[in-house]
Amino acid sequence: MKVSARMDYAVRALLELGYHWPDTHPRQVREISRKAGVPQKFLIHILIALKNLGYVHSIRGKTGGYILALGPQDIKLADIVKQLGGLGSFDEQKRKTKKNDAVSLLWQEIDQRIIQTLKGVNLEDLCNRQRQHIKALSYDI
Amino acid sequence: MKVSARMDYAVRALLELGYHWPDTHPRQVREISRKAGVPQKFLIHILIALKNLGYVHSIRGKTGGYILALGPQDIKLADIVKQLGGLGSFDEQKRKTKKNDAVSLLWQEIDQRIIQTLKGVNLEDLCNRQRQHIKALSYDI
DNA sequence: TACTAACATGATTAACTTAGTAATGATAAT
DNA sequence: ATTATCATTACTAAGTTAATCATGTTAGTA
Repeated sequence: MKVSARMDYAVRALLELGYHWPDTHPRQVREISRKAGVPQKFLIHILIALKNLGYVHSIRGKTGGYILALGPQDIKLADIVKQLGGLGSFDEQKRKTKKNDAVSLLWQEIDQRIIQTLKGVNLEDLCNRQRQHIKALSYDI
Repeated sequence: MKVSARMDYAVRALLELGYHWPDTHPRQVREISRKAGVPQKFLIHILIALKNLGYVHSIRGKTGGYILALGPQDIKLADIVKQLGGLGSFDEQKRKTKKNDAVSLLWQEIDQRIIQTLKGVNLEDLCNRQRQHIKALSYDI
């Protein structure tokens, strides 16, 4: 599957914001950019998109930054992917092939499978996984 | 999920060749193009790719055309997708983000899920589904 | 043999998407 | 006022995709 940089970056930004929840200090774009490894000028646009979708709030001015607008448990990856279009979409409209045959049904079936997988993961899960991951790494040293 | 036209067309061409199996009359590009709704000039390249991968044989000359090189039960969609690169691929190489964290692991997990789904379908299944589909449609009239 | 209908191959192209930058503006704390 | 932040719009370079074009090769057949 091809995950766009945009989608990858969006999830990483959310992970950054959710990781220290419920500590809700605003995090600046610059900081998120550095920690998540996302180009700052690009990240701005992604954060604005996430804001418009209601996942984050922004705080302007000198002490500004971004915070989560919802609890991590209420941010489902399936929704993000759907709304951000992060997996591309099987745009059948432009093709001359039939849309109601075994082949198209197969593609739709796979789509459903992906959505099901994503529905099983919310930001809280992802934060927990990341914490476990960091922990496991520290034991390796 | 974004399925490329190339991939969609390839599967449709194979379905066309497998649908009347074990009748192995060569089917011409023109005929496949018409029935499957694939631009002929494009289809040629796709069929050559499928030939190089060993899924079809070509017969040149005046009575030529294409036939399956394997039985439909031996043509697995998972392989085709993998070899034709039809779903894009999560090219992490170019990104600055870490490759060994919870986010990357999630994308890999989804990849695995897709592959599992595709492993469950071979061309024989797809042909059967299509026959069922046609049958069901005819009852609707 | 010459013709013809098929497959073969490499080059090219137009449209689209993606990833990212640039320039400038708005907001709020100090 | 200054400054450090977010906001918005426009732009661009690179890559991908879908498709066509031009030309060559093969083999059946009159």
